[in-house]
Amino acid sequence: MTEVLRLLTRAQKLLRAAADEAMSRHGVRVGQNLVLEVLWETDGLTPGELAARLQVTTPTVVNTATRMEAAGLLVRRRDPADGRLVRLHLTPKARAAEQPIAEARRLLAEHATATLTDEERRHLHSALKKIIEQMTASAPPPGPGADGD
Amino acid sequence: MTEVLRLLTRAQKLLRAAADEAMSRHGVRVGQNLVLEVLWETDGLTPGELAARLQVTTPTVVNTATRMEAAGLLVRRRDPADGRLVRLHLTPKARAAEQPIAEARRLLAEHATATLTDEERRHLHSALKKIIEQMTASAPPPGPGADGD
DNA sequence: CGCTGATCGTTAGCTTGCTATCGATTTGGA
DNA sequence: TCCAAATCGATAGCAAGCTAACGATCAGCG
Repeated sequence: MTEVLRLLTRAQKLLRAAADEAMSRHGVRVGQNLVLEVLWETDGLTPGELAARLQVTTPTVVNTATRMEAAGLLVRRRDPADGRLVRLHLTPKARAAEQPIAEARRLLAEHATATLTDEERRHLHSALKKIIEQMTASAPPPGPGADGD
Repeated sequence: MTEVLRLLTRAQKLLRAAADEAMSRHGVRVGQNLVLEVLWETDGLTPGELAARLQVTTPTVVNTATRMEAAGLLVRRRDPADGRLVRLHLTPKARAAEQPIAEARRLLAEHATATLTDEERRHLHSALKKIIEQMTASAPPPGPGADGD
């Protein structure tokens, strides 16, 4: 029963490692590609907006943005209307990476699910969605009496 | 197509967060529980042996072991026969945590897959196994021409 | 018997996630 | 108008993964 959790963790780890390796060849780390994916679509978002879309915390985006800035992938600009906001803008270098990165991602997904039938893929998709829904819906976790501590 | 990867990542993250929260109530972090699971079964393994079983690198186990030692969950003992080896032994505190942790893990798995039918669970299980097999078998990733750099 | 190479664990340093806290700015009410 | 509260990014510090490099120990060959 708990075996599924183990498999899920293992599969995700393998995929993440493969993705990181593939994207590193284009000067982008696996975490950064998520930021790029959103900014390619909508440039100039704030760290907070990005964090909400990526479903990570703001500090995570801030730190990733700092590394990407150092790597020449984006620049920070203060919002002229609201001094609290910072807007993240992609550089030409980041835009140039769009096609190769998207392609690498597509190839990876294709490779990973190559041995699955279309039906199996649909099943996998819906099962994962159900798990996500279950974990986000009634967020309060199954609390076994942990009081004795 | 690449949607499955996203779902997998998201599901794993939610499960990991829930597991960490549940286990933290018993003084064990999510990464430490993996070490415990192996040592409950076979006490006195070396960091290298543990790393092989957990499919992580040796430094990862060493660092986790250091944190667990600080938390009073295990002790390091040098192997009398081979001075290079270090053997990790659980403390009574770690043994006392076995039942609650195992139970928390079981409850979490049950909760996560509560909305799935038995058939869906089997499908999920086999799909994940296929992905893992595919990613480990022909490890060399799909290399798109990244030469232009 | 001694030295060289292999085999361990450890350390250093990186990425990516988190929470908690701080500082600056903006907004809204007195 | 001005001060308090809210909002936002940045920072500090932790967990858990990784690679690379280091140091100690063992084994085997000369």
